[in-house]
Amino acid sequence: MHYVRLGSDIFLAGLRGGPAMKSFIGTFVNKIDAKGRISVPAPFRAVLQTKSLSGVTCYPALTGPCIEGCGLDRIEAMVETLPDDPIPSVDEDAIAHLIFASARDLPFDGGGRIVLPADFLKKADLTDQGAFVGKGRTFQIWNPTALEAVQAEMFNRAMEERAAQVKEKAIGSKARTEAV
Amino acid sequence: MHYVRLGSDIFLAGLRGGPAMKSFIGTFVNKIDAKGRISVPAPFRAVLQTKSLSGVTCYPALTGPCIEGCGLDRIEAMVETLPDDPIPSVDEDAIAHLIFASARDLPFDGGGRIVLPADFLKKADLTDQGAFVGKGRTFQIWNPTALEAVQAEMFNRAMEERAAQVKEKAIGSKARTEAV
DNA sequence: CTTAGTACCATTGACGCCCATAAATTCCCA
DNA sequence: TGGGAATTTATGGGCGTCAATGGTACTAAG
Repeated sequence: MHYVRLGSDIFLAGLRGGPAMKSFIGTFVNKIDAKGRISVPAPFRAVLQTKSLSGVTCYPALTGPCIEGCGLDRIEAMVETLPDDPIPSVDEDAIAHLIFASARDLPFDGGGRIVLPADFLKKADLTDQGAFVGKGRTFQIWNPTALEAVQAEMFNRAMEERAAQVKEKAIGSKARTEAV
Repeated sequence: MHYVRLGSDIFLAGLRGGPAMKSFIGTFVNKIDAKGRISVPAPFRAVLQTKSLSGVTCYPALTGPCIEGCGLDRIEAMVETLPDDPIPSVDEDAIAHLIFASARDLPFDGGGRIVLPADFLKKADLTDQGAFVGKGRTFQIWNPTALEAVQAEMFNRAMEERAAQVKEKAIGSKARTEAV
């Protein structure tokens, strides 16, 4: 049987370090030191490195008490897509203020860390630990405790929704059998 | 050997450049060692290899106490389909949190194993053995004992449903014959 | 002079990577 | 068709590297 060996052969071919990940995936909890420094998870750094970026762009999330981050390229893409109206809509103006104005490009230090500005720490209620949460095109930095609560709530909601679907189906099939 | 061998013709089909096996099929029980490592069944690795993937992406299943896995390509396809909105909808946000955030890309070691993170082991109640269950586009990793129980229950439910259908049909046909 | 911010070095513990082994299956050839 | 050789799979263990983290020196600004 001549399977291509999945180990060293492929790695030697240049795929070392796993597949070139393009999205932010996974959750990683790291420490925040007295200077506000926190290590960006290596897998997230790898995503940014494929874009030749040596830092992350962060801004307060619009959806919850956390900080959102992505590559600088995404911010610039957002600028491109926003219509260049002399009189922007309320939404556009809000986005401009809330994201562009408060966004900051945070460069990595030698060890792959960034320093979180004081207002970011406050916004996300970050003290001694930060949870990096992959969300696909972006990631978020949460207070681990707050994250757990929010995710638990989302999980419960999903379960209820699923339960409702099952019930729906049961009623439907019952109706069908009764119609016979 | 507790390894269900699939027909060699399937393997040969994959080797000769023809259409390779594309779906996760079959059930395989492998050991989990002290480091949390488990061998991914060779047939499953073969599926991933056709996509040039050297790892699997796993996440806690929303449907039961098990871990679900697939190729990274499937996850990134989901990322692509979701709109890149600065203010995502609640549903989109929930998907991101429940899938992307809890997913981990687990690369193969030289022997075709992955290491299961502690939270995954806990979620699926995995200790010394893990059962890989093919589910087509994805597969699941179960505690073998729990899997057996769930499958037995599913079988019983299917039988009951069938019995109910037979009964309904009998009543229906009786009603029709009496009406004649 | 003090303080804040930044860049650079140093440690260590986990984990990625490799080797080795044994069982088992497939292949090949008599 | 049968038996032996060669792969291949699954699994155990050791070692080296890198990521995460703490600390220090340097620069600039108040």
